[in-house]
Amino acid sequence: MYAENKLFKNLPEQYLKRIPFYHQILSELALKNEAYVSSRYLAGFFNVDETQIRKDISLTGYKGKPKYGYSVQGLKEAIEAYLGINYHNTAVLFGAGKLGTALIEYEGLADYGLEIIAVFDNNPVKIGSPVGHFNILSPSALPRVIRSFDIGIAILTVPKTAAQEVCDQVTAMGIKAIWNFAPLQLSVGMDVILRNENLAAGAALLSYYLKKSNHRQEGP
Amino acid sequence: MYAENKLFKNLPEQYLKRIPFYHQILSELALKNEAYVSSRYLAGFFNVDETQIRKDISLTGYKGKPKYGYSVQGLKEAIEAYLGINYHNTAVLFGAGKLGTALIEYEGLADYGLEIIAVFDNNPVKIGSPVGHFNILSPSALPRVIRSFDIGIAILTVPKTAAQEVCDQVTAMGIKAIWNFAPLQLSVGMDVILRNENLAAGAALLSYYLKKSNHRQEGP
DNA sequence: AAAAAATCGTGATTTTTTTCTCAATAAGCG
DNA sequence: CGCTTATTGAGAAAAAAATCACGATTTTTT
Repeated sequence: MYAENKLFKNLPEQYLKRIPFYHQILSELALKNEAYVSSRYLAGFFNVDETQIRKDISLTGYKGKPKYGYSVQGLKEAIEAYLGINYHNTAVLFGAGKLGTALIEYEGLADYGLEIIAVFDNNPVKIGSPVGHFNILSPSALPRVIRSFDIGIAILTVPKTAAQEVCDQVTAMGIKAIWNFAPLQLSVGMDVILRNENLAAGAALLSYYLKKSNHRQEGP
Repeated sequence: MYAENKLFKNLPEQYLKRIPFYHQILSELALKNEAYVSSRYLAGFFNVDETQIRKDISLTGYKGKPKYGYSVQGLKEAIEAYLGINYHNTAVLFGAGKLGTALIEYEGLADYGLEIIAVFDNNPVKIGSPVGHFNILSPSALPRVIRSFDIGIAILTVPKTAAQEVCDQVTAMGIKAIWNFAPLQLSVGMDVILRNENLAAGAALLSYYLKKSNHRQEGP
């Protein structure tokens, strides 16, 4: 969840985190052939003031049109340019379990310019068998794949006991970004971009809010 | 990602978001039989000062021990009490696709007190077949299950075309919290707690950081 | 028993993020 | 064409979050 990397500390983190959500909303509007969208409409999806939306958008450099709002298509493209998701990013995925398979088949990744090039697993039983439109490869093929396809990202959906070892392997081969789904905190060098997803964190926060709202109903 | 609910606006959102991660780290330390942990050690996992960690922890009311730090077990339990994850929360899961199956088998949820009670899917072909240790149920069984088991949470792993409809159904039956994995923004009443996961947002941010770090290497 | 060391807890300060306010702009309309 | 309206953009103000600074507390060492 947190990029442990101080390199990029000087940009508005909170703003940045909202931007992919704008893109998601804009994609939906584009499908409905909406031409314009206002900051007020976008603010409706978040707990923030509409001014904040305009500040976020100004980060990308895109300009709106008074009285109309922002061009859905124009803003969508501006966000794509800003986030670099019109760039093509290549990834390998490690760990062909249920979560790995879910990611392989997840429609959303392609929308964000992320292409999974190959899938690896340590389990000899799985190697060679198909998952999505891939055949699962042995880790021994990893150096060749990384070199041939100029892979930038490794997605880790391995069990947490294996995660640090796989992380070390891929960073040693020059991978510059790790997207970690295993529920533990990996340690990586300062030059590696690390992003941790913690699915259970979502469960924990829901639990907290539920508890709070129950107390509201009972208490004063 | 954002709870659209203003009810709880008066607590430190950013602090709260870090707390589940502390719990994750503490669980690892507990496995290693570590007795104490310092705020400095915890700060090493985040981009924040160690003082901030102490502020976060003080939210839970737990007190550390000068010179030693915090008791791993004690703090872990305090966080569990604070988040309500020692409470037992019950959920139904909608959409027995790859992602749904991954969640059903995800070890972490039980750690956070979330028990999935039943799994539903609209697809007649799937109904009756097993997934994990569940049999997939028809949505027609939903009212009975919700009443019998006092279900609080609905987990939505359905395709985005179906998500709003399912959301409306379950909230009409009294579900008070929605954990949405479909890549769209749902609309819900003010009394429903909504948490959106956007897996692709992680991809978008990685892409952004990768682009930035490439520019660093090329530019001044 | 006193001194040193490590670490917490918290008030003060700084920085970041969000909201408030309002002038400027473009569109629609009489 | 000028008036009205909706909406942006941006500077000022407020609120929230993070860091700094330091006293308090406990353990270890001498």
